[in-house]
Amino acid sequence: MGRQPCCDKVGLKKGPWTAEEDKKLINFILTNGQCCWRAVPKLAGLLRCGKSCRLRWTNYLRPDLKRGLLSEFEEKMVIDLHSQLGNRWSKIASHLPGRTDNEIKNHWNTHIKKKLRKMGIDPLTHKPLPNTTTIQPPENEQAGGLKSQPPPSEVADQNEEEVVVVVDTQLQSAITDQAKDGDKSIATGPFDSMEVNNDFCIDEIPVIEPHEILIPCENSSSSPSSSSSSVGGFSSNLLEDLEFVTTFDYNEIMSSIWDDDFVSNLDLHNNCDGNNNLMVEPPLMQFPLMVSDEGAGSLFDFL
DNA sequence: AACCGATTCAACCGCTCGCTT
DNA sequence: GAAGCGAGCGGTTGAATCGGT
Repeated sequence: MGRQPCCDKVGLKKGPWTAEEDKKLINFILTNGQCCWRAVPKLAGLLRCGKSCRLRWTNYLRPDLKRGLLSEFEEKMVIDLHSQLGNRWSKIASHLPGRTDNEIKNHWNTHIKKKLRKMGIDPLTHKPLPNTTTIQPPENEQAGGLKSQPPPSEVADQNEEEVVVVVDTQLQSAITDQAKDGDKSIATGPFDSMEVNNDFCIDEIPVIEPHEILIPCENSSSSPSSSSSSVGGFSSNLLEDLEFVTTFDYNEIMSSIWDDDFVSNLDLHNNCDGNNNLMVEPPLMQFPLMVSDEGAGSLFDFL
């Protein structure tokens, strides 16, 4: 039928997003919610195609994103889910709140693949690699939870499926247990102490309405890995100058993200000193969706 | 300090799927 | 059923960063 290009490429910008573009997109989505992506760039005043906007939002700007490396448990879940679903990254991601398919795909290709090969497991089939010599995983991996593979002589005697099942059932039981008793430890980092719906599915995230955005100002001492290049899902471009700053002017930062009027109305009592200095490290700020937490206040309650 | 290969990850591309007309 | 369209998915790319020499 002859497919129309997703957008008119002429005059459209490509490549990395600037802080200004991020700001426009965030402003637009928070004001209007997610609507027809094709119309977003026009309405938001962006010289990008709708697809690019959607990708930027879902993979980077969405307020409910977790940042930083995947936890050990998340990694195991990915491995288990991959053994069942294959490269269906979005399906895998739907089981990991706050993680995107792109992030998981990248993590799989850069970390997990290597790890599995090291352990003598074929990342594609999740079965022992042929011609596997005795490769012992590092100490911490053995202690971690994934069972190390038996020596090749033993593997050869076993049904390969069984080997896979050993790995899978361990993980599956952990997942099942959590689903059963509502264990919240599935969430890591800023989500740790929060209520997490076990049925949560990224696919089911509704259109984000402004009043649904919460700022917990939660002070977490977790994961140094979360001190990576972004802050609560916002572009590192926006806040890159703030890395390693322990005390900063909250109003100023928010101004760089949102309109001044919007920011001036924020309630800054959470974890803030009398001068509106937020007393947490910027990389620990998170904006989880639909999660109620004591002390968390909706940004938009104050508008 | 400079170079270079390896690694990481944000962004792009092209395709499929599902809905509407 | 065919056509048109928007959204989403998975594979790939390439710039930025890291680490070794």
